[in-house]
Amino acid sequence: MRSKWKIWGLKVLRDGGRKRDVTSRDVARALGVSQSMVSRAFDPAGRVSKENRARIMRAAETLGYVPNVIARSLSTRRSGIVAIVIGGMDNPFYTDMLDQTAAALDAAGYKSLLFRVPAGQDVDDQLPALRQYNVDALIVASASISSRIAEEWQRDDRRVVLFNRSVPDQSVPSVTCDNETGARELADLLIDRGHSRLVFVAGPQGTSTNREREAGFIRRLMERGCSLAGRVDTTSYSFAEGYRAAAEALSVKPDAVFFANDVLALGGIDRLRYDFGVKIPSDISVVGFDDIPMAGWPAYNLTTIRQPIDEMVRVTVELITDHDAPPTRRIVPGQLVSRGTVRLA
Amino acid sequence: MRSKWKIWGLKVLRDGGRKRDVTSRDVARALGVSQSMVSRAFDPAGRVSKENRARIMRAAETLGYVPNVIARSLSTRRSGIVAIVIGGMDNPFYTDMLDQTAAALDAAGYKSLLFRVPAGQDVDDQLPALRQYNVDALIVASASISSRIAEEWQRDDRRVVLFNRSVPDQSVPSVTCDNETGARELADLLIDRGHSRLVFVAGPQGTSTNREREAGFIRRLMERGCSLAGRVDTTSYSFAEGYRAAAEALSVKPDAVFFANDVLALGGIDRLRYDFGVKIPSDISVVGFDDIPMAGWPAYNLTTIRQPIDEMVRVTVELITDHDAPPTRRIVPGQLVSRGTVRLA
DNA sequence: ACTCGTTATGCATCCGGATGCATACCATAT
DNA sequence: ATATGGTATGCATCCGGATGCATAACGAGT
Repeated sequence: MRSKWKIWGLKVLRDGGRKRDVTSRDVARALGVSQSMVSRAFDPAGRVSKENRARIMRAAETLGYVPNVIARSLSTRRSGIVAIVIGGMDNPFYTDMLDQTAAALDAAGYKSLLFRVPAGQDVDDQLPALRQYNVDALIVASASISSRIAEEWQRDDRRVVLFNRSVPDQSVPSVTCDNETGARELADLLIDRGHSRLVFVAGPQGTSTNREREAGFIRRLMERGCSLAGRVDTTSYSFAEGYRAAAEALSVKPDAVFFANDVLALGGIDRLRYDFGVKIPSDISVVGFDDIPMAGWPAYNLTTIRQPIDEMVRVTVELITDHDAPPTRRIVPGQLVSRGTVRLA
Repeated sequence: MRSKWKIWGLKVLRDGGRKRDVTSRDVARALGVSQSMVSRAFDPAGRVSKENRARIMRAAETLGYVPNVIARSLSTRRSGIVAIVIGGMDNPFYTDMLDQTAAALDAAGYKSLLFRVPAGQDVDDQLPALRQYNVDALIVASASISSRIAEEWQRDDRRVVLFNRSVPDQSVPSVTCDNETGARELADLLIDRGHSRLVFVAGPQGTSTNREREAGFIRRLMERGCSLAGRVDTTSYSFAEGYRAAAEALSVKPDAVFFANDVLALGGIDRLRYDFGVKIPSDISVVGFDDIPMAGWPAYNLTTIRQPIDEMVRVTVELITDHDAPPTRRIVPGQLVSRGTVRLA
C-alpha cells in the first residue's frame, strides 16, 4: 500500500483505505434527488425549493455530510485560505500580529496558512508554490516581496497586503502605522524634556519602518534646531543587536537614545544598566517604537509609540475579505505611551 | 460575476476569470502523449521511460507546468498540510515552538496551517472542519483535544501529536519535556542552597505540565524531608498572573519561589522587585521553567529548566513525517540553566 | 383551458490528477 | 521463429462539487 509518491519531495501514501467521507451524491441518493440539487442547497443563492433545501439539510445533518472544501476548491479556484508570510517571529510584535490576524481571519471564515520566511530572505521564488493551494490572499509581514509578484497575484484577483511595510509602488496595498509622525513625537518629547545629545539606533537598512522612523525623527530635530549626536546601525531588529548597539551609542556620550523599535530598546536598556551602570532615565533617556508587551513590564517601563495592532489587523483583514474596499495604502496613527524611561524636564 | 456563494460563511467569487494554469493535459497534448503519462512522469515511482520522462520534464519546464496540489489532493486525500493547533500564542515558548515547527515542516516539504485556539478552549468540535482540508497531521500545542478525536484521526492514518502536553491515554503520541525530573532538580537546587520556606506558584489546573512539575517538586521535597510553605494558584500561564500571584506568595514569607513556568516567574519577579522592594536572590530566590529568551535577559537572569525546543520539535516532526516511527509518547530531558536568581549556599 | 413567466430539477461536463487494467512493445531465452 | 517476462503506454474512471443549459412544474392572467 505504501508508495514512493512524492509531493514536493515528501513521501505520501496512496489512498490508504481512508474512510471516504459522505458525499453530496450520498445525500442525493438518500433523498432520490440529483447531486446538483444538493450542491445548490448549500449555495445560499442556489435555486432550490424551500422544502427541498430543508430536507437536504436535514439529511445532510443525519448522514454527517459536509461539503468537501478541496473538491469545491478545485472548481471554484478558491480555497478560503489566506497565507500569512512572516519573517522575524522572534519579535513579539509580529507574533502578536500573527495571533490577532489568525483570530480575525478565523472569525471571517478563513484559514491561515503560515508561511515562515527566514529573516530578511526574499520570498518571491517561493510564492508561486502557494498558488498551488489556491490561496485566496496574501498577508506579508516583516518580509519583502517584489511588486511584480504582488501584481501578478492581484491580476489573478487575489489580494496582497503588506503589513507594517510599504513599497514605493502605490499599487501594492499596505497597512502601516504612521511611523514618521510617531518618530516626530518622540523627537519633540525628548527635546521638550531638555535633551540635546540624541542618538538614533537604526533598524536594518532597507526596511521601510526604519527609513520612516529615522526620517521623521531627524526632520523634526532639524525643524527644532537640533541635530543627531550619533547614529548606530544594526543588522536586525533583535535584542542582541540592541544590546550590542548600546555600547556603541554610549561612546558619543548621549543623554537620550531612540531605538528604532522596542526589542532593540530592551536589549539596549539591559546593556546600559547592567554593563555600564547607567541609570535610566536620570543618566540617559531611552525610547522605542511598537509597544510590545514587554515594554510595559515594570523592569523596563519603556516610553514608546504604540502601533495599534488591533486596528492594523482589522484594516488588513478588511482589505482582504471585503472586495469592495479599495486596495490602497492605509496608514493608521500611532500613539505615544509615556512611561518611565524619559526623564522629566 | 459576483455571487453570494458562501464557504463556511464567507463570500467568494465564482471563478472570476482566473488564469487557468497549465495542466498535465496541456503538456501531454504538446508532446502527443497521454495525460496519465505526464502524471506518472511526476511520480518518482511511475513507469515512464527515461527518455519520455526527460521530454516531459523539459516540456513542463517550458510550458510552466506544475502539478496542481488541490487536484492531486482530491484523489490522494493527502494535502501536504499539517495543522498546528495552538493556544496561548502570548507565551514566547509557544511562538518559538511555532516558529521552529513551521521551519522544520517546511524543510520536510509540508505547509503549516495555523489553527489558533483561544486559551483553554476546547477544540474538538472545530477539528472536523480541518479534515475538509485533507490535513495530513495535527500538532496540538497548549490546547486540549479528546483522545476520541485523536483516535479518529489516527484511524484515518493522520498522525496527531501533542506538544508539551500529554493525556492519560497511551495511544495518543505526545512529545514532552521531563517535567517531573526538571522540577526535582529545582527542588534539589533550592534545598542545597539552604532554602527552607518554599512556595510553589502553580500554572492552570488541568494542564499536564503543571501537574507534573508540581508533583515532581513536592515529591522531591518530601524525599528530602522538606515540605511546601505555601502554594498559589493561577488561572493562566501569563505575566499578569505571575505578577498577581507573587503578592500572594509573599504573604507566607518564603525564601524561595518556584513559578510553574518562566512567564509567571518574570511577572512575579517584577512584582517582588518593584512593588515590594524584594532583592533577588538575596531576599528571595526565584526559579522558573521553560527557558524562554527573556529568562536570559540581564534584567531577569532567571535560573530555570530549559525545555529543549529544538529537540522537541525535531521529534515532533519526525513522528509526523516518518511513518515508520512508532507513535508513542516521547519524553526528552530538560536541562538546568543556573543563572542569577538563586542565592549561593 | 391555454399561454406566458417563473422557479425547480436534472443532465452532462468540467476542475486537474491519480490509478487499475488491458494492451503494446522490447529484449532475452529457447 | 517463438515463447516469456518485464516495461511503457493509453484508456477509462474516479476523487467530490459547481454550473450552463434544457426541461419540467407551477402559478397567475385572460
